[in-house]
Amino acid sequence: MASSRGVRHDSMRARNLAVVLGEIRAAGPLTRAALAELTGLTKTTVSKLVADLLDAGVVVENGAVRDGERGRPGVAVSVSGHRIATLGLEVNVDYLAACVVDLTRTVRVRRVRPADNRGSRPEAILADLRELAGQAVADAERAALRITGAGLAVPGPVQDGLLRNAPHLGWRDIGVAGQLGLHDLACEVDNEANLAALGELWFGSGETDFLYVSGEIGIGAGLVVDGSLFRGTYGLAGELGHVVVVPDGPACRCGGRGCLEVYAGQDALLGAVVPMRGRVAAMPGAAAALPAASASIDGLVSLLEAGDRAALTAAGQAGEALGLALTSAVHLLDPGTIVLGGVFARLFPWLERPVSDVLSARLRQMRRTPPRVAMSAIGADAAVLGAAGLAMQRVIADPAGVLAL
Amino acid sequence: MASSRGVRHDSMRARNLAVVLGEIRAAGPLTRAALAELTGLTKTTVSKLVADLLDAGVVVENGAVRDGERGRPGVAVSVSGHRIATLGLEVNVDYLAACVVDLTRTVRVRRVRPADNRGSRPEAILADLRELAGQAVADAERAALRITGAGLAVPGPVQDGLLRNAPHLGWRDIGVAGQLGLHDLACEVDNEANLAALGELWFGSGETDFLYVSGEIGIGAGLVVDGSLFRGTYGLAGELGHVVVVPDGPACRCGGRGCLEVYAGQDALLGAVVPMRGRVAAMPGAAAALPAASASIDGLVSLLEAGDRAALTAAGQAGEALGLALTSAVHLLDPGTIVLGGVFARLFPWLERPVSDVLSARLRQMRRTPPRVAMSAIGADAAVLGAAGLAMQRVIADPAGVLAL
DNA sequence: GGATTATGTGCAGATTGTGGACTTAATCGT
DNA sequence: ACGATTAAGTCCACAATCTGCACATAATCC
Repeated sequence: MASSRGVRHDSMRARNLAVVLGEIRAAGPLTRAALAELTGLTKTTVSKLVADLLDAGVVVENGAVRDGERGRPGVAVSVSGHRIATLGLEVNVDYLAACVVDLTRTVRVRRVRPADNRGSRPEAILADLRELAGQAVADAERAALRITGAGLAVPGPVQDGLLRNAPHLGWRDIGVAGQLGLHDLACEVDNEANLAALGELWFGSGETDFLYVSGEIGIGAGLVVDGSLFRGTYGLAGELGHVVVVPDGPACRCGGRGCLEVYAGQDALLGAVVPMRGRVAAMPGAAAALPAASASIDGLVSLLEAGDRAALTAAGQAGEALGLALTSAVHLLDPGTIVLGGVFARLFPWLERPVSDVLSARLRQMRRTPPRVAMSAIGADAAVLGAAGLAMQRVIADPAGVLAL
Repeated sequence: MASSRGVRHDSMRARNLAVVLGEIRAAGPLTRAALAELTGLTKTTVSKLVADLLDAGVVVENGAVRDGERGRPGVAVSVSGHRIATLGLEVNVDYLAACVVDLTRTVRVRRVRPADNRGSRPEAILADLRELAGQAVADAERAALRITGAGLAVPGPVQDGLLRNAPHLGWRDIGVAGQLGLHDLACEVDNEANLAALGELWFGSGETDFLYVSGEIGIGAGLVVDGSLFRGTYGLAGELGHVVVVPDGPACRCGGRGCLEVYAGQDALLGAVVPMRGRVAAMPGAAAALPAASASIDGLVSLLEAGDRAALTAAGQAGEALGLALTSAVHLLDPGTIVLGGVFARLFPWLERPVSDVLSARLRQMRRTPPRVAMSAIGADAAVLGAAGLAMQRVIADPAGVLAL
């Protein structure tokens, strides 16, 4: 219950600018009349606000709408991708990534650099990332884009801008944004799973209510309700990987026992089909250039496609464990649908059945229909895109403040 | 992402009235100058807004503050409990309840009627409740209170005002508010666990971030983050009772297996100490007038106090199961603290240890400190009070609209 | 008792949205 | 082809609300 501030004239206008811009962005090209209808403001006011947005170059008029109706046709306005953009960054265990996204949600620049970041010093990695970011920004500036903010996805929980604990990097309590040092560019840091969920929201299927399940080296999840992310009290919500699946199961690195990650984490998935390692290396299609973890997942997919028994049972068991954890998650979080992302998206064909079966068996009485289980619409880019989108959201939420309107 | 409406002059004023009233209510008696500081509005504006609130009788001046400082002392204003109040109602398995609460959060009327509502027809029960509500309203009107709204707690999930499924009442898809028929009094219906959480928020310890665990006949939970309730996509979040504790455990009435309710629900708690039934009835202290379920919990408490072996192991096992389910809940919901309410509040001395132990053992690596486990500060009234508070929240959030300012 | 400090209010002025009249640009009907 | 009709967008006087400053008020300090 943060002490709420009163509304003054300038904040009223700032809010109305945001409402109009948000509506234009959300509902596609709209005429001023339609905007007046949607926002409850008068045509006069909308005209003035749109004029300001046009001046700032964030929206453009794109010609009269010829809808065959009677009366004067309106002039549709839509967001312009020509001026404003934001930077998305990601540090992950086996790669660094950067992207630039414009106001229309078009990806303008995309740069990925494979790397083995396990146990590396934060300074070194972040210097590499700064360089990558610099290249992406330079690309964007060549396209005459103005970068107004940045977002950064990291593989671990973030609290007050501090990366608390990234077990696979070996980092603890790192002030990532500060060490990254993007001179005068504000950079918001968040968990990879949270940002991937937002990526799915803004760049994916268009759904506004879902639980994004992020299968990376660890397992995380981000819940989106009515288009906004649920973070919990300290920003640590969504740790699906450590939901208890079997109370006296094998020990997990988190100190618990029988966590989901023990059954469906990448180590479990790959460990269950150990002999494949040799086979994969010998297979002609195996991409030798890719880092080890990724290659192994590729190998697992190949084995699954080939109908390998051990691989199929491993996937089936992981799917069942995932279904059990998701049963608890559905009861507690009440998500709209469930979107499987990351590694789970690649394994979707073999996971969908066991997950859905467990969910429907266990939820049948409580809900008329259990949540649908879907595959992520965007691939491995989800988190970087979400990071860029997060920064863009600040522009949408307060165009006046960001653009000095 | 509901299409958001623009801000107009009247909504600006309405918002500022709400901000000022909210601040007065939240931060106790405040002078106009302090309000100006807190809200960011000017003293002039605050003066005008406060004048309107004084006219409406929702706040009162209570004399100059003599703080020993230099300068003219301010006049503190605080909310007035003399004019506005709301009605809270509850249908539960073994009682009906009504209460009237004023703007200062003082309970002005409280009426409880024991009843055995298992499998009863909604019409009959709701007619009884209407009568009880009428009596409470009459009491309030004798005290010159104006009832501006009502809230109703029911023992089951509510969606769009429809009570979906109350297994212990045997009700399904009942439009409770409509059938209750409180002529021109708006009545919002919600889950007992949700409203108990809000009751704890507004009438309890004053914490703003917690997971309220409601141990009634079933087990529910309500998550409060930063002073507001998390409801999930369809309003069904917080079903802690059906979190999976043992994947292949005994069947639960929900269709799943090994749900928390199987291990820590009231039936499990009482069933584990069956032989006591006879003993309880024979005990001199047993309140024979109370309904069966309640008497049994009284009996269990007596046995626990007497050190009965079977009772102690039953409580210990329930506590462990609760700890396991809460481990998953903490990972997914990230609550501030955990508040045990309802039956669990009465059993708190015997549950705290096992619950805390399981939580700290399993969460140690992921969080520096696992959430504190506390006992509900208010007793069995949590849900009715929350229902009244929910209605009161509408007054706070829009005094202009409700009071026709 | 005068200087100082802080509260609360009055009044002119600034900002922003409103409402209706007006202009513009299309379709429809004859 | 041309006027009637309809709807979009703009202009302008007006209204609602907040601001900023001046000023009266009421305490403490010395």
